[in-house]
Amino acid sequence: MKKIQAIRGMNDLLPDNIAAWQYLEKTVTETLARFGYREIRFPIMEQTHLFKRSIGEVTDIVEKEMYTFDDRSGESVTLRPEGTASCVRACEQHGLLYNQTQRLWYMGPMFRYERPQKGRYRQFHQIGIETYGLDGPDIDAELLLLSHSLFKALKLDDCVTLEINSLGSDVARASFREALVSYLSEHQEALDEDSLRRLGSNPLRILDSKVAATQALLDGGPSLLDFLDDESKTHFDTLKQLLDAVGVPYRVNPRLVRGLDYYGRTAFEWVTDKLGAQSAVCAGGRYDNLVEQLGGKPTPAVGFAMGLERLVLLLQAQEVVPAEAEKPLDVYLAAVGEVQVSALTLAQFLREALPNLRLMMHCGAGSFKSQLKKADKSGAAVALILGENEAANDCVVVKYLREDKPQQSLARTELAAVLADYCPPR
RNA sequence: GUGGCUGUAGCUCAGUCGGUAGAGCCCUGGAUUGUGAUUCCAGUGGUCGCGGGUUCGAUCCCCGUCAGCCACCCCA
Repeated sequence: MKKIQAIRGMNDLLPDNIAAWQYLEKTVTETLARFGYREIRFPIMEQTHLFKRSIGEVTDIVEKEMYTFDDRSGESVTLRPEGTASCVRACEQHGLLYNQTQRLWYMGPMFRYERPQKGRYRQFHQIGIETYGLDGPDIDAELLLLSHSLFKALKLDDCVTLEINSLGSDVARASFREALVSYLSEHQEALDEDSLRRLGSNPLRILDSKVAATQALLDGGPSLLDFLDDESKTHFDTLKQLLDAVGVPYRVNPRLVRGLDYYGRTAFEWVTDKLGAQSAVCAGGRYDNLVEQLGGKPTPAVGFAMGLERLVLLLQAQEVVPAEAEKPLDVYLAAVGEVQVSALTLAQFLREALPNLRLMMHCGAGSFKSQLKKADKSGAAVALILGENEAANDCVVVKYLREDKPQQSLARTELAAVLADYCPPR
């Protein structure tokens, strides 16, 4: 019989790995709350055409990476490959963009059918941040300040760097594209195979090619920054001034482009060199046309997404997950002999008396010795010993597992006061 | 979709020039009738990823397939 296993590229997160995830989620969501951003949740599936219309029909995501299938009524549905399109749809559907601004975030799984590799999986997780109704460079700056704060809170700010660029208006970008295609077409013999293919499909993506010869060729070509329209240029210049003023370090990368069609003007990426070939841990930009494109009123928008698997890998590589994120036990209650009623009663009495207390009770068979072994392995600071003698005398033995201190036999009424020292506020 | 490397116990791995397997860790029990971490002893645990081929015989050689890792493409 064939072994049942998880679908390729879809991972189980086992208990030993959960601490890093919870630490990441908690740190990020607390920071978002400090900036006044509110959570929004939407389904992980949408009608297929939502993604086709927003991400772009000819992008790789739509052409070959979506989990798309017909539901039982014959409608084509798709597991979301990213969150922005769904977020816009949800806001638009519920009138959240009508004469008002929004600062929102969401968190959850995304799905792309790709070959798994380090930091890239078929089911992966993102935290997305989106703002609507704000078109100035101040909100761009706030988002970058927010992302910088996130990295500082996670103690990852020394291993990521911010790259920014402006993609200009649609018109500016179109004329740059034309110039780029014309320049590269004259030098086709110097282009690598992938770039040659992109020349026809998505020429801007040639800019961030990894091929050295292609990068060298681009040195002699047109630069996006020279094609910026005045409005985008002013917007970008102001953004840089704001970042300087608040002390967010950045590097202008004129070859930074985005893979999804809906981006224009401000584009940015936080990158690291600590994750192999996957350098981007956080990326986003402005998408002022998307709301209108999906049938809403013209609404400026800017946002970004962070890849949680990549951030967890970074956290683990940098060893910055604090020990308390592991949430160790405070107390392990060893129950030896026929004392189930007494043990359950005691355990619940203590949990109610000390709401912060983390207490696990031994269940099932187990010799005295093996129960103490388990108490030790559990990481608990204290073992409580409840045997038939104790149950008969209405007392409990407190044994200290992590400090040199003699064990003591206490009446149940004295226990809570003693254990209070072993359950710090969390 | 393409390429490279790798699949042996729950985990990390060794091994067999082709004669159906071993260590460490983990787990369980004991040395110590009710006292953990260090010791010492013993035990449980494997259809050697799966399918086919060659062979008297395959975990080992060959082919296919699936999975993992890494890279390309693409992307967070």
